[in-house]
Amino acid sequence: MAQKMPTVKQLKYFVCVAEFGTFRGAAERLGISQPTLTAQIYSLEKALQLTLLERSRSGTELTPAGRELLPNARQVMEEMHGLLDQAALINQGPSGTFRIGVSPTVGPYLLPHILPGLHQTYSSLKLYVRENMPKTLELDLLEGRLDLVLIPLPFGTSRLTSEVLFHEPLHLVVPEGHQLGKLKQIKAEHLREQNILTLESQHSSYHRVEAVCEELGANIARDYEGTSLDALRQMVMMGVGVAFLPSLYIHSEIHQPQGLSVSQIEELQLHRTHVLAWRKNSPNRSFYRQLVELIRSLVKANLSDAQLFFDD
Amino acid sequence: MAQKMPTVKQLKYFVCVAEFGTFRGAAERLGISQPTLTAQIYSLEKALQLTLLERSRSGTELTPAGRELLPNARQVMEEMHGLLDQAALINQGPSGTFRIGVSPTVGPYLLPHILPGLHQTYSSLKLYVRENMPKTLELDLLEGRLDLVLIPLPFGTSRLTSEVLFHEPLHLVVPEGHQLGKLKQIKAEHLREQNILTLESQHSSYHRVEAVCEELGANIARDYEGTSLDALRQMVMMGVGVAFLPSLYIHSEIHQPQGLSVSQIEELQLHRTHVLAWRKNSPNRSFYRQLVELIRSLVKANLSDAQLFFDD
DNA sequence: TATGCGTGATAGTAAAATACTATCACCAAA
DNA sequence: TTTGGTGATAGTATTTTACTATCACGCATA
Repeated sequence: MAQKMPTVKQLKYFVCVAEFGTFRGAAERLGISQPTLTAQIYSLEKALQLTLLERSRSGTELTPAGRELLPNARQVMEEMHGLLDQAALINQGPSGTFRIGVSPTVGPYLLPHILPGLHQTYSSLKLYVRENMPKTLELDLLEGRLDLVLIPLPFGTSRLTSEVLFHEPLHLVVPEGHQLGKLKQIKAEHLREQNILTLESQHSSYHRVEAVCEELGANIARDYEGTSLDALRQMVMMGVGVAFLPSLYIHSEIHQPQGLSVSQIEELQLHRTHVLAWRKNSPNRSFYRQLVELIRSLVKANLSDAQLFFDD
Repeated sequence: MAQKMPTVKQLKYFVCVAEFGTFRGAAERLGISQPTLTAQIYSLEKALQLTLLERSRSGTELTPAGRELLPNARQVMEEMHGLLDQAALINQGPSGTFRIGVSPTVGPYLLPHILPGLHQTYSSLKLYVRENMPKTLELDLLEGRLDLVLIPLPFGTSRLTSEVLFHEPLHLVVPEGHQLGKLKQIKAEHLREQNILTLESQHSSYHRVEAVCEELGANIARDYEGTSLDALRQMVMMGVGVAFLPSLYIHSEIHQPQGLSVSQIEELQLHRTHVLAWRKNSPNRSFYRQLVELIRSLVKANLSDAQLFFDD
């Protein structure tokens, strides 16, 4: 026997009659006609199979059953208002948990510099940060497991969209005492026959590095592919080869380059480009574009000494 | 800007889509058509001014806002089910707080004998007992401050209705050593010129006693009207006069009549009639009639030695 | 490349629910 | 007897809910 479910509006009507004590008075307060109120209370009573109110000429009284259910009715209304309040809060500004995927070669060295600013601007914003390989992150975003990803190019399928955050130079790192470290200015040709250490092939952003070095006659040390930037750095220090490390990593991890020499090959302009990406039809895309602007300005402000550069 | 309030049904739809992940699947589970579901979710989103779900060809995902509000939606539904459960409980049997007024000359001596039985039969029944003068109780019932009253006759206005519970004899109580206490059988004529103590005039049930005694030539001690049965008893013991005390009082309070002699004047048949009364249009009147039957049988069972008598 | 399939959205229509105005029924007080 | 205040009833209009049919889109498969 499926009864109609009462509506919150009916409960509101019930509470109002209970408080006011007459149908006419309550109807006036509610801004509806008295017969409407009568009908809705009847409907409620029918749904519950209970008589909630005792009608008399001098007004209306709660029955014992009505008295028992009045707190329940109030509770339902309160919860509904809780939901409405929460919705209004979200409407004021982004709220809720946004799941963001970051590449391990950039996330740890970037987020500490922008998260405080993000929280300051959007105080109700919760970020659930997940680190993974860029290709995996891309798939997670595509299949809805993530809302955003912050990764280096290359990237992209047609159902995703992205905005450039900033460009991050890749610096040549050689061991202390290495011949390249003694040069005032390193030229592209100096890379010929050098052993170039690189990240394993999942890190697509390093593919351009490899291509450029191969063109210059350098050797890509495929037997020694690093699994992280730290691994690359260790191998350089051990003399296995030389490597290109990102600005943010150097800025974050290599304050005093002990055992290492860092330099830039101006003519090559090796760099990575980092983007924030989301699904094209994401309802929050407008907010995400704001996020891009905010991240850019936070990076400019907090990482001005990291040699990053921007599009504008 | 008055937005429409979401309905619990809409919230239920939202939760189901969130759980199922496609509109079509959820619609099927809910037993409605998919366009109905689409329309209702849109209506909900419009009411909240939020996009709760991200639609795609492969299904539907919660937005961060949707994720934030999902627990709220569930909570509203839970509270509504709490109300429905409570209503179902009340439907199974009377539940809630019934406010019953009792006369001080009967309540304390009767209720201990029937309340356990009442609670055993109606476990969810709560009785709020209030003692007061019968006239006051009658008015409280009339004006909806009480649901029931248990009082001795006389009683009644046309908007109230009552059922007889039982009849309670009034016994003559005289001090030890009094001449009437030595008689094997007291006759009506023995009352002539006796000083009859009575309750103050608010206790209407004593008016008949007064009238009968006056007809027999006894003196109603109006200067010594008792405010309670205990007061009457004390005055009798002090030799101020004699009094008629109800059976229940004697049964309850006078186990060994020390200092007192109790007897019955058969030819007078003095007694009080106790009724349970309620408003004629009370929605629970059917239940109250059941209550009458139950009280009667409890009285019969638990107060068989109190010399009460019944109508059937 | 064409086709099929699964998704949610749209359009038109019917049914149900909500809401109104007008009036009735009842009863207590003046 | 009349008046006034109460809730209920009746008829009608409006709004909302719900349906069927179909469209739009895009991916996978042959």
